[in-house]
Amino acid sequence: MGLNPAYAGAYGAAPPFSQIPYMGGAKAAVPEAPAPPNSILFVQNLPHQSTPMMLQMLFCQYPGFKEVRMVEAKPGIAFIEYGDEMQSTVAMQALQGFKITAENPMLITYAKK
DNA sequence: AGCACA
Repeated sequence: MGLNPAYAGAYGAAPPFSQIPYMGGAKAAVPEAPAPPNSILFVQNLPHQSTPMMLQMLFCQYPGFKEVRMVEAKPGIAFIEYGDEMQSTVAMQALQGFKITAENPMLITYAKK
């Protein structure tokens, strides 16, 4: 009565759920809408030495610019506020991936909360 | 990777 591998799948030896590729990792619908539009932009991948001044120089060129807020607690991210979401969208598209330095292309999304 | 102001 040795262990016959043939019984392994038939009884208790099923693989953990985490290894079963059920849906191949399907998520919610529409990957084209990563974040809901917002008049405030969330900017990340900034060099840690960047200042609100630098961001203002860049973003104030686009219509509707209101203000820039940096998050001191988490270096490398910042918020850019615009008058409305149409204007913030234009600015986001325009400056998306803008290289502040060679290693720091800006990653811009709509702000979360 | 991160999400702050009012």
